[in-house]
Amino acid sequence: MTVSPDRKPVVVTDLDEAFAAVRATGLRLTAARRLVLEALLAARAPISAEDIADGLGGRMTQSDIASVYRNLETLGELGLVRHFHAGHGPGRYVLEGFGDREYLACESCGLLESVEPAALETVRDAVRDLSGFEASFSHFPIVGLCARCAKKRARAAR
Amino acid sequence: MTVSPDRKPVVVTDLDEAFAAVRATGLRLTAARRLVLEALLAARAPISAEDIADGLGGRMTQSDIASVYRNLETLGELGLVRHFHAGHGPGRYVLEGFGDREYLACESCGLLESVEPAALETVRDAVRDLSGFEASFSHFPIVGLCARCAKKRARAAR
DNA sequence: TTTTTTGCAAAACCTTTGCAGTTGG
DNA sequence: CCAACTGCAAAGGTTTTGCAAAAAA
Repeated sequence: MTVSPDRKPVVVTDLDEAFAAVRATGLRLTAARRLVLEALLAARAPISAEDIADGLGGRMTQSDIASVYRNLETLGELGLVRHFHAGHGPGRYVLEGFGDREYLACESCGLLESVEPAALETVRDAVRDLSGFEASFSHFPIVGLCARCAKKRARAAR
Repeated sequence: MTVSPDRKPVVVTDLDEAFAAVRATGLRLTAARRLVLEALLAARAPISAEDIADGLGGRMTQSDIASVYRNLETLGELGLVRHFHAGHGPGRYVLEGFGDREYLACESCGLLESVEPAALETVRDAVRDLSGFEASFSHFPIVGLCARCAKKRARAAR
């Protein structure tokens, strides 16, 4: 079993910064790489590799899914991109530039509720109190029902 | 996005009880079905569909992986079996008979730490306090580092 | 006998890999 | 120029599905 090496997030908030960050590492700024960055920046939310390869449903240029995965991995190693698994389905990728966020995944409506990492500190504390287990929600977020769906569920069960 | 219907756990603690529970539903008690139940009972811990198909590494009779999946699903609907996804890798299946447990998955050593569901109530409370989100850990358990691995990690970082 | 279930093979889904050809610097 | 990168195609791991044959009740 492996654990991803600690990568310091590299915050970029526009394309130029992203491109500069890539160039600064000596990596090449190819068309495929640019497309990935553009899609992530346009999405402003966690999306799948397929979303990117599709060009966000046709709104952008399409690209090869294998290159997308390779670039997501590379950009992840650079600290520009983070990815996580929210329940079933494909992994989600998001630009670190949108701020340090963690997510709560609603398994009913698909909502990815974004919360500040600090807010989850009390949650991590509660887990740690159990047995010293250090919970990490950044790669496998908490899954459940958002407030809306939980209410709906409660109403349905009445 | 779908959510599994609420299934009341059906607790069985030996083969005869399991077989009886299956018969009671009108479902047929086939050899393949029995093998799944036997493997789950012998394992006494969450295992993968492949573990079952392999006959627990040769200790038991092998069976067809497709039938294993179909039976796990059927037995899940009956409330005899629960399954969840602990980080990467195949899903894990466990007999409800081993008591109502939740798990904490260590992504370093692979340990599945079993805890009482009630113990996670404080954790769920902490999440609920954030935004009303109802966390559920039974299908997507908390992932992180067990106390042992966390300590090792801290030592290595010194 | 009838309906359920099986075993096999094929496909679906997400992701990774090999490789020959292309391209950025 | 040439190492880095791409696109394509194939494969890997996990799970589902179609279907004719087998078996439970």
